[in-house]
Amino acid sequence: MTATAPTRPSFKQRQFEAREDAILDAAHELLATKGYDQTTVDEVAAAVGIAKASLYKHFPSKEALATAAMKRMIQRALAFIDGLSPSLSADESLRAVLEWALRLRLAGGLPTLPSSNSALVAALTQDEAYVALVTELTGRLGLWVQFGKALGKLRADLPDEVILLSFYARTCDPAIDFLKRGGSMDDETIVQSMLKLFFDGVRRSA
Amino acid sequence: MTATAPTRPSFKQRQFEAREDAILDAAHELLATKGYDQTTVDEVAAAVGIAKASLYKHFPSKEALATAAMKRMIQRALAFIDGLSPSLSADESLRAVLEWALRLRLAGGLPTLPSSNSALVAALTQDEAYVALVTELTGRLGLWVQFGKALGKLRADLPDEVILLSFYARTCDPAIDFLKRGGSMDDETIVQSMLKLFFDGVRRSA
DNA sequence: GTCTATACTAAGATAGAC
DNA sequence: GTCTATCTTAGTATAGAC
Repeated sequence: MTATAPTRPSFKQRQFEAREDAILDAAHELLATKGYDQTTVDEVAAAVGIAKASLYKHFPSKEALATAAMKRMIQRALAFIDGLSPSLSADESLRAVLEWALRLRLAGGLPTLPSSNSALVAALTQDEAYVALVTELTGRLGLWVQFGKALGKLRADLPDEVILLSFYARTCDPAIDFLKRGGSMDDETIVQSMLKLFFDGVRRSA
Repeated sequence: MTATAPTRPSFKQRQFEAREDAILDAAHELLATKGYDQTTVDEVAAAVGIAKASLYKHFPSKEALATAAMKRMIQRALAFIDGLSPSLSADESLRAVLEWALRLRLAGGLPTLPSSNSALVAALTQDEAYVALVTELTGRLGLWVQFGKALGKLRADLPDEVILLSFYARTCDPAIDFLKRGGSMDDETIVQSMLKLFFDGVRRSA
């Protein structure tokens, strides 16, 4: 090896990754705000401040870009879960994750996991890495659901599937956006209301 | 008046309206299945079995077509509400309407009230007739929410706004589609699960 | 690897004959 | 009022110079 041989990621390499991160940040925000269909590649490029063609050097297609952003999102969720105190009970853990997701969403930072009829869904389900991440996340949440039921904290008369899918659905509930847009409630009140709703429902317990 | 003067809607007139209804039916189904953005005017025309240009003689734009379908939908909801037994209590009425909407959705017959970031929303909120219908519907549901609270049937610590918007959101909950696609639950089980979820939450009452 | 300029395509909308 | 054929635009993607 010569003296000039770099032993670390080169300068250019780091710059490249920084740029890529900036692109993902912009895509992330636009996806969260406008959704996949309404977001154009031009907008993303403009938000980053680069030309569209440059963006395509980093990501081969709009679908690939969105998929990358979604993967990063799920990794963050997994990281948050890893950081949770192990002393929390199953239902407390679920609540903590939902609370985190709701806050993130209200801050404009959660690209809505796509509802079933978006063009993005097809691309995502074909991306093995994405599917693996979702499987990982669902596995962890699913364990909590099972534990929660076993400990008598969660209703046993609801299928695990229902609880899990509804958990996901609450993170992209359109009611949140309308409440925020209405402007009559602050973020904290919205979060607490949605948590109450998910865990206790609208009916007053006797 | 001559002997040939029609005293009723003419034949052609009735045929025209029948055609228009057929167009709305097709649009309705496609909107429910694929959503506004993913539905093309070509598809609607093909489903009816007419040329696209003919469709445009009936509706001046895709937005106008979708708006008309949505208005018809809300009118049906109002009609269903009118037909409800007055002896039902407020919370029972809310449950009945939600149950009706969920069944309709599972049968593929409920165009998802648009989540906040669809191109359709802008068009809808500018259509006075549509806004009036939504106001009417929200008014009736809102009364039930107030009564339900007053009678101690609904939780008083949730703002009316939250209950109402979540009610709407449950009719287009993506969890429903995923559960149906999963195939492991029949429609009736899905409906009952979603009702339980909305009214009682996931937490087991002590 | 970034840019400007352009090709390609899908989809909303219209023209004009009948 | 229905059709076939066409216009137009918006948006994904690429070519080619630097």
